[in-house]
Amino acid sequence: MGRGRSEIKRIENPTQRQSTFYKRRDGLFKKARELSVLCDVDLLLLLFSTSGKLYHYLSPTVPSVKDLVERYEAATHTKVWTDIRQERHAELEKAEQMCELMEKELRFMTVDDGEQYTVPSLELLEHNLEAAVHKVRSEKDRKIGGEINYLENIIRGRHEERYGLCDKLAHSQASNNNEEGGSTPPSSGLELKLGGYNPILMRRPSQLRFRPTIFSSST
Amino acid sequence: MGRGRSEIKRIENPTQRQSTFYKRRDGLFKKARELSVLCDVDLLLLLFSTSGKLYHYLSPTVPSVKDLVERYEAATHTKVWTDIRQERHAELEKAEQMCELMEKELRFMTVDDGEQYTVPSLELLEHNLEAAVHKVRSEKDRKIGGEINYLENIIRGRHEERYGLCDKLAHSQASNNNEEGGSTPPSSGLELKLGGYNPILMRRPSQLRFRPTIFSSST
DNA sequence: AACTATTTATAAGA
DNA sequence: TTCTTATAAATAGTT
Repeated sequence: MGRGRSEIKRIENPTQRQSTFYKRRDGLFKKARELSVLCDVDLLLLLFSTSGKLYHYLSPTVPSVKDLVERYEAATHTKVWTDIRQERHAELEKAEQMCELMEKELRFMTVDDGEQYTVPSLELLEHNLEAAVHKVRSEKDRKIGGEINYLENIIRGRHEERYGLCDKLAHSQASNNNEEGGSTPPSSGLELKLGGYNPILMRRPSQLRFRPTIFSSST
Repeated sequence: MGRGRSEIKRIENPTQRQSTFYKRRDGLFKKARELSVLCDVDLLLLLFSTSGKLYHYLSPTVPSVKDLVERYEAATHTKVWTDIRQERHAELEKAEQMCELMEKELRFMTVDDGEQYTVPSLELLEHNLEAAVHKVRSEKDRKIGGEINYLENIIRGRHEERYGLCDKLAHSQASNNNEEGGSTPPSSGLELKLGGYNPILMRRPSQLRFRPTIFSSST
């Protein structure tokens, strides 16, 4: 229409392009509106001009853009968001299941009164707990033993220090008369961490390493 | 255009509406294509006919529908999906954090070799485990006691049954001579579940009831 | 923006 | 659906 032109290709003259844009944009939106009303169809027209300005039209019969795009996804099986959402959902379900399982096991381990135990399960639990107690005791003994060794080493070190100093003194004789200088206690090594409730250090597991032992997932 | 009509309102005649739909749909898509090419704009035209059929056009300059819709969201600040996604993500994070915490506690409870214990933490653990063992033992005793009572009751019941039968026999005398009919053992009640490893029944907690006791969330 | 000469779209009919 | 055609609409070029 109009006087001339028929070729559809990008208009290089910016002024002309802008003018054409206005006219055709209005025409397009008018036609979109007319079609949606006349023929009762749901449509979305989304448009960004080169300058980044947004123009859009949505049929009055459609509740939202989201709605129509979801129908589009369903129709094309593109499922751009649906996929992501479902994936997330599955992840969450898995995590929650894991939580539940662990919670069960923890409740079991800590002998929750609300738990419904059977005699065999109680026997198993008793066995496990006893094994754990033994392990804890030996670990504790090992640790305490280690600390005693550490103490002993320090004491030995102090002795050597003292004797070394005596040797030095004997060898070098006089030069200066500092007899009590050697007994300065290097108390830096003596603060044993025996009573220091330092928070138990944990490495962050990138993947959960826990596998339920007493309860197993039935699914 | 065409011979007549100017009013834009829904066409009631289905045949006519369908015909008009075809023509105007083609026209609309043609115009959309022309505009996007001539004036170099990004546009999306999404259309569902009344019968649910999808027709769409996307400017060749736009990579995907998702892309354009995201730009639309950014422009309108609708952020429908972004919000949902972030919400889900937060949920997942929370669940995973919980899992981690519980996993730590479980590793602690089961005396994992990889765990880094301090002597005081070992003492606490030892104490807790011993308390648990005691609880388990008393619970087991209670359960076993209950089962013995159950057994005794059944035996008592059998006695009564037998004596009742003798009474009956003594009272009614003859009439028919079935002496061994009364001694049919009702073995139904005798299968004790003492050794039956029936899976421990759990109620499903809609909300996790676990609160970490040893490790506490530092965030 | 507004004005037209023209082209294009399309309503009605086949 | 598709074609034809009379006619209404859209719009290119111009002012």
